[in-house]
Amino acid sequence: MLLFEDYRKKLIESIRSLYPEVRDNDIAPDRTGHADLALRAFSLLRKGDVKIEEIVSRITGALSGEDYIASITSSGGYINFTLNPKKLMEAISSEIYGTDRFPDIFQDPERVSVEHTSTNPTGPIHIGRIRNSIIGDSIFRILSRYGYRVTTQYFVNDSGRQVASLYVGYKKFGQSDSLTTENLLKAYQRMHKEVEADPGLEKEVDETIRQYEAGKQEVMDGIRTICSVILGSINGTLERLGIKIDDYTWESDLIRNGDVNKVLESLEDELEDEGGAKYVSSGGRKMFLTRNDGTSLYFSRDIAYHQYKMDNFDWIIDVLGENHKEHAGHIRYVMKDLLHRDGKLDFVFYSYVSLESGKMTTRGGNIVTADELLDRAIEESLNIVRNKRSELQESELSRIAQAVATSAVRFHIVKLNSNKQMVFKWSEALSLEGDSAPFVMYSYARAASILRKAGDTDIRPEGDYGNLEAPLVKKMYEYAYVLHDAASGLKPEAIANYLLELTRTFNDFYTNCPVLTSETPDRGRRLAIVRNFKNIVKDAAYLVGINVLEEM
RNA sequence: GGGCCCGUAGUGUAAAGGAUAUCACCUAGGCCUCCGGAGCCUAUGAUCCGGGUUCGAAUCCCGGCGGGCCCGCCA
Repeated sequence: MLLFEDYRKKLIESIRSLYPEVRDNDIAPDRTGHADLALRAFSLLRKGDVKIEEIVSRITGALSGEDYIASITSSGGYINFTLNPKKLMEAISSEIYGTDRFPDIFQDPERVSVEHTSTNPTGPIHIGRIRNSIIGDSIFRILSRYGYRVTTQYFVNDSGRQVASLYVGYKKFGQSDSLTTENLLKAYQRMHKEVEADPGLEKEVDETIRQYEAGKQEVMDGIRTICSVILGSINGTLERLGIKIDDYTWESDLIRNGDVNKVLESLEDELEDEGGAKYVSSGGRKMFLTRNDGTSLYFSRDIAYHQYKMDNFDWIIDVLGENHKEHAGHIRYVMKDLLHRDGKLDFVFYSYVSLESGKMTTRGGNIVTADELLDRAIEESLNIVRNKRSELQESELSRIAQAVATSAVRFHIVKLNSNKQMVFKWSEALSLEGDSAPFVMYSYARAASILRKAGDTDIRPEGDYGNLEAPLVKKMYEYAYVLHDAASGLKPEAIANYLLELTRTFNDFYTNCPVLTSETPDRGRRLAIVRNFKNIVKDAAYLVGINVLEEM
C-alpha cells in the first residue's frame, strides 16, 4: 500500500481498460525530463498496426475527466503524461492535515523480527560490524514506519570457540588487569598468538566449551561476566548511534533449556554420524550440528534460534555479513525442507568494510572501532559548528555536533548499496558536505527557519505552481513510492538517495524562489511547499538515522 | 578448482530492459546590500573486455578479466 493516493496505479487502470495487454512496467516514472510518467507503447504499436496518434487520442478521451493529468503528448514510441502539481500537493497534504505527521499505513500489522549486529562478544564493535547495526536499525525503522510490529534481536554468541578462547586467554594472561573491554581485547589478541606456539591451549578451550555446556558454575560465572562487560560496551556504542536492541538471546540458554536438543531430536531421521559428530547433508554438503564430544555447534544453535523466532514472529529478517551466505542457505534448507517451517524468512547481506591498509580483524588488532569513528566525527563537527555559530553556548554547540556526527556516520554507511564492498576512508567518512547527512540537515534547518519567521498564518496552497515549484512538489510526491520500495525490498539506501535528490531539488527552489518576500497567493503556496518539504524530510531522515535539527 | 556478490568520469556513487546515463568529491572559473554560503551556478570527464537475446542493454544470457566472500567437528 502507498502512503499517498496512487496516481500511477490510477493511470495504469485507466489505460488497461482500453488496452488490457499493457503491463505494469510499461508505465514508469520518466528520468529524462520528458514527462512525469511515460507509457512505452512499443508493443501496442507493433501488435495492433495502429498509429501512435490513435492511441493518444483514445487515451486522452478516456482520461478527459481526470484532473490529476495535466497533459498528454507523444514522442517516438512514448506517450508522455505530466501530472497536475495541484493534485499531488493535495495528496501529500491530506495525509498530514492537522497533525503535521504522516500516519502509519497498516492497520493490522504482522509481527516482525529484525536480527542485526549479533557480533561476537569478544571485543569492541568496529566499523565493519557497525554496518550491520546501521543497516539493521534502518530496516527496523522503515518497517515500523510502515506499521509493522517490529522487534530487534541480538543473538549473543557466548557458546562458541571464540568466547571460550577469550575466557582462557583472560584467565592466563589478563587476570591481574581490571575487567574492561580493552583489557579483555588485549588478552584475546595475546591468546590468539600464544595458541600458535602452544597447541595445548586448544585443548583447554575444548574443555572450557564442554564445561560451559555442562553448566559448571565457575566457568558459567566467568564467561557470563566477560560477555556482559563486552556486551555493555557494544551497547554503549549502539546507543551513541541511537540504535536500540529489544531482545537478547544467549546461545547458552538455548542449550540449557533443551531447545538445541529438541532440534537434534526433530532431525533424528536425517542425522548422520562421523566419528561421533552429527551432521545433516544436502547435495553432498555436510552441515555439522555437534562435535564428536557432543558439544553443540553454531549451526544447531542457530536452528534452535530460528525455531524460536518462527514461533513468535510472522516475518523473520536477519542482517548478516556476506560470509554467512552459505550458512543462511543451510538454515533455510533445514527450516523449510527438513523441519517444514514455512514462515517468511529473509536475509539481508552486506559486504565487508576494509581499511586502506587492508582487512580488519579483531584478533589481529587491525581495526578502527566505531567509537573511534564517532569521537573523531564529533570533534570535526564541533570545530565546524563552533566556527559557524560562535554566538551559541558550549552545551548547545555540543548538542548540535553530536547530532551532526552521528547522523553523518550513519548516513555515510547506509547510503551505500549493501552488497557493495566498502573501503573505509577517513576523509569520506568525516565529510560534512556534498552527499552527506549535514547537507540534508542544513536544508531542513533552512526550511524550519522560513516557517518560524512566517508563523502559522497564510499557509495556503493556492495559485499556479511555477517551474521551480512543480519539480519540488513532484519529488515530494515520489516519497510514497520510495518508501514502498525501501520497505518491500529491504533497501534503506533507497531512502538515503531519495533524500539527497529531494534536498537538491529543494535547494534549487530555495535559491531561486523567494518565499517570505513574495505576494499572495505565491507566498501562501510556497509556504505550504516548504512545510510539506520539512515534514517529508523529517519523516524520511529518521528512517536512515539522520537527526534533523530545527536550528544548527 | 567449485559456488555467491561486485566492476559506471581521476575518486566515490545513482539508475523498474526505455528517450540526451544521476549526483557528489577533486580540478578550473563564478555567486553573500537578498528567506541560514554545511549552499548555488558554469565547465571538463564514465557503463571492465568479447559475443548473444531484444524495436531498445549499465541492466538479461554466455565466455573472459579484475576485486571481495565462502567451500571448518570456527562463527
